[in-house]
Amino acid sequence: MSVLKDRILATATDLFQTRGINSTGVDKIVAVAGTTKMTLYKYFHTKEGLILEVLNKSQQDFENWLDNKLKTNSKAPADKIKQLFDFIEEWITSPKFLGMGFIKASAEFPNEENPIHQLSSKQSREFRQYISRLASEAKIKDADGLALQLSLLFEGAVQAEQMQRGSGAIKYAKKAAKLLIDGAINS
Amino acid sequence: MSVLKDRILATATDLFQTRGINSTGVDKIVAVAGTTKMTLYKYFHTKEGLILEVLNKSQQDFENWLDNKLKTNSKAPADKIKQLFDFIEEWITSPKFLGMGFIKASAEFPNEENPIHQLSSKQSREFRQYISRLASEAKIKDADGLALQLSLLFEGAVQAEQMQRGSGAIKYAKKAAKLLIDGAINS
DNA sequence: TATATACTATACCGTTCTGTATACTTTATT
DNA sequence: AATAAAGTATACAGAACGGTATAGTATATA
Repeated sequence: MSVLKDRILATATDLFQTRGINSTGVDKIVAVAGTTKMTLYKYFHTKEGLILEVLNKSQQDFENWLDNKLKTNSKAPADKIKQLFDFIEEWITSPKFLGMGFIKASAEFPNEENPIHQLSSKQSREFRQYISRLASEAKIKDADGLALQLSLLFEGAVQAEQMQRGSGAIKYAKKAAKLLIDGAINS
Repeated sequence: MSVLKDRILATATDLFQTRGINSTGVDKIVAVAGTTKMTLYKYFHTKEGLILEVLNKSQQDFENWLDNKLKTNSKAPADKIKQLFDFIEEWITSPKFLGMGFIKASAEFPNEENPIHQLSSKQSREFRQYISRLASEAKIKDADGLALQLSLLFEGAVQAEQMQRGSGAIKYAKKAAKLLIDGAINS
C-alpha cells in the first residue's frame, strides 16, 4: 500500500475523530496530509469510500491490538474474559485514544439504510461475538448474554469518555464487569 | 410559546434524530415544519441556538416523563432505584424512541470547546446525578459509583438501540442493573 | 533518450449551506 | 379606519461542499 494512501487514511482517521466526519471536508484532509485532492480521489473513489476504509482500518487496529494483548498475557481461557477489561482500560486511557469510530459514525449516519451506518452496526455486532467467543471458551453457559452485557458496559464507557475525556468511567465499568463475569461463572 | 416555534422545535428534533444534525439543513426543517426561514430565524438566532434548544427540550421531556413514572409507581425510596430500568426499558422500546439527543450530539460535535458538546456532556452528568440521588435515597453507600455504572449500562443500551433498532439490548441491561443494584444494597 | 507512473498545482462546476434583505399578506387591536 | 405584529414568498450573498478537468513536474525503468 502506498505511503500516501496510508497518510491520507491516518489523517482522515484523526480528523474524523477530533472534528467529526461530516464537518471534515476533503480539502481539509488533503491539506493536513500534505497532498492534493487528485491523489485522494485516486485511492478513494468517493468520500464515503474513504470513510468506510477508515472505519475498517480503525476496527482492525483495535481488534489486532486486543487480540495480541490477550494472546501474550492470558494463559487459561478463563483468564482472557477476566482480563478483557484490563486491556480495554489500557486502550481507553491511552493518550492516543480519540473514541471508537463505529460509535461516532452510527450517530452521524443514523439512517439504517446508509452503508456507513450498516458497517458501524456490523462492527459492533462482531465485537460482541468476539466477546461471546471468549466467554464460550471460558465455559460460561449464557455466553451471548454475558457478552451483550459486557459490550454495553464497553460502549457506555467509550461514550462517557468521548463526552468527557478522563472521566474515569472505565474504572467503574471494570468493576461492574468483574461482578457480571463472576456471576456468570458461578451459575 | 408560539405554536410555530413549537412546531419548528418538534420538527428539528425529529429530523436531527432520523437524519443527523449536520446533515439537516434549515431549509429542510422549515419545509417540513411548513414555514419559512424568516420565521425560524425570528425564534432562533442561529442554527446552533436551535440545536441547543432542541437538546434542552428533549432532555427535559425525558426527565419529566421518567420523574412522573417514578413518582406515581414507586412507593418506597428503594423501589425507585429498583424500578428505574423498567421505565427506561419502556422509554427505549417505545415506537416513538429515536435515540438520545445528547449521545448523538456529542458524537457529531466532538470538540470539547464546542457549546453543543458541552451541553451534551452536562446533560449526561446531570442524569448521572439524578440516578445518584435515587441511590442515595435508597440508602446505598456508594451511590455515585452505582449511579455511574447504571448510567454506563443506560448509555450502552441506548447506543446499541441506535445502532440496531429492536436489538433487545435493554433487556440484558436491565438484568445487569438488577445484579449491580442488589450487590450495592447488600454491602 | 523515450516512456510510463506517481504526484502536484490550480482552476473550475454544480450544489448546498447558513443567514439576510425586501416586499407582500393576513390578523388582531385600538 | 389606522396601526402594529406575525407570517409568507422569494431572491440572493458568500462560503464550503464533493468531485473533475487540465496541465505540468519528478522519478524510475527500459
